[in-house]
Amino acid sequence: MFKISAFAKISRVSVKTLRFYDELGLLKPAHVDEFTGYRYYSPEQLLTVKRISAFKEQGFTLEQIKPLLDDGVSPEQVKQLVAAKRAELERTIREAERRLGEMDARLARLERTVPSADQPEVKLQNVKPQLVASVRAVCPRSHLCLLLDEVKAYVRAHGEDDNAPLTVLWHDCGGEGEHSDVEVAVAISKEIPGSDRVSVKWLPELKAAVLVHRCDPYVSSCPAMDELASWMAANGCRPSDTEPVRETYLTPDKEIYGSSRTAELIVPVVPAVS
Amino acid sequence: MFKISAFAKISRVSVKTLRFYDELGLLKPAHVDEFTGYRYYSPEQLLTVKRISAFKEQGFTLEQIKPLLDDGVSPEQVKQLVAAKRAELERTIREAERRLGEMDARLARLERTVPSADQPEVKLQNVKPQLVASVRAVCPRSHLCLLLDEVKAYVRAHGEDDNAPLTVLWHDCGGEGEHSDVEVAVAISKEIPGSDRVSVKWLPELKAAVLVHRCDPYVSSCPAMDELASWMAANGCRPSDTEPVRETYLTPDKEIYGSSRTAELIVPVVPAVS
DNA sequence: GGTACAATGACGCGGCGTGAAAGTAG
DNA sequence: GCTACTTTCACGCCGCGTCATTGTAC
Repeated sequence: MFKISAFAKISRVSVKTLRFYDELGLLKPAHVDEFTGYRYYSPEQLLTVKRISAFKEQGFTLEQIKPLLDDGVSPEQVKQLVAAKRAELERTIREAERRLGEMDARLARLERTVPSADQPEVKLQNVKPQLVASVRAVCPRSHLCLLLDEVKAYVRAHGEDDNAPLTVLWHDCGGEGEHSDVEVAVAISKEIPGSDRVSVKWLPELKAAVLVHRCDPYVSSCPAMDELASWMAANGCRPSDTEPVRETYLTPDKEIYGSSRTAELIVPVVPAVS
Repeated sequence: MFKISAFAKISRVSVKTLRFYDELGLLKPAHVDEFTGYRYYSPEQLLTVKRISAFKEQGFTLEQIKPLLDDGVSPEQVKQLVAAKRAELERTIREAERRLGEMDARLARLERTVPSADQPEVKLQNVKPQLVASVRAVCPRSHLCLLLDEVKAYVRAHGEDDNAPLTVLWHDCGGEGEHSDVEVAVAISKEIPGSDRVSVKWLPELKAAVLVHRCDPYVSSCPAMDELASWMAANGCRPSDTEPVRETYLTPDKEIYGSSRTAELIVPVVPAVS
């Protein structure tokens, strides 16, 4: 029989941990002195400690380990549980490798752009489908606000909140001074009737590279686009051909006519073909 | 300006998290109503949230992120820190892959041995150097206890604890009924003089496959050896040619003369040559 | 005046580490 | 009586989640 610190030494587990396991009922000492409360461990208990440590390293929580120490547990069950943990660990590793790739991309971008003061953070995420009312038109960028007013008035007339998020879909950006094919959409909470000008529909769910930036929508070129391009190159994807780029304005109505506002740029992506 | 839940939605961060960041001083709302305490966030703060989330995903703690949000921080510093985190993540991945390999080995062993009731846990670990007093002899296994008594008497005579861990080094196991070349060693706390029979020396540090088992040292074959062999095959290493197998007995003196006791088997290993 | 949202505050989680204060072995 | 142990108890950590209670916007 060993006193706790001797047992801790040979089992390579700390005294605190042994006391904690006792408290949890995971590993009760073979004998506890009635008067002093001293814990005494038997050599065989070393086998149990080793089993606990092994399970722990394989990703089991102490609560999960507890039933596994019973004699009644079949090797089949253990095998299944270990296999499940294995799969979990493998997923974790994939995740970590993905993040490693993202960090490499970030380091590469930090390397390239010298100023880097306000590099936006790009993230790949799933964008949920959204019910919207929208108007689409081919017009100069300066007319954007008119479309915007139109669709906002329309949803307000149908009892919807006209301060809801406002999204521009760039079907075709057009060059400097040219017309663009744009669609202005306002999120709505339930189906309302459409009209010849206004269509009510669901924006489809999609995977997109998302970034937040400050930009002037009346100007066609945006530095964020360069960032995005290099990000996509590093992360193995390219812009979708079928889905338009979306831009959601985060600044409320009154402030929207300034020259620069904060918007979320949502670029639908598909895996790059090599 | 957004109220907290609106800001939570667009930033994809929970309300609780935002309040927590406020408390930490990581992200104070742009404005707090003096009377109600309501938090209001500006669109620009979305950039900060995104930066926080990005750093977090890269493995920074919130405390580490705090200084990174200041304007004064140079991109050089950020680059270095991210690179350090990258290295850390890579180490973590290597670790996880190693554990994955161990789990595979364990699953394979669970597959092979049908009963598996008391499969010992094998672990690769670093064994520290240890000062010992030892006697070495070529003799039948049944004489082990005599060597043991001799070396224990010797260390006791030099004022050392004779209940210290007891290790047998198997220089040559010998077959059934043959003599073995064994060395019996007792750990001591400081240098003591040697004699013609007893040598005082350091057992070298080594990497070893370690397992705890119950075994009778007077019998040469032990089922644990089979386990060990398959474990080593699965984990890409083989027994060392130069260092003897060690066996440390965990049962105190009086109980040691029973037929079966608990011992730690330490098999020095080297990387397998393929 | 109802409903959805806001606030603060306390506690929980996992797996122990880190003391503090008091008793015990030898 | 000294020293090295042992005990219990209480709090800390990280990044929030989960109530409970009370107040506010519309």
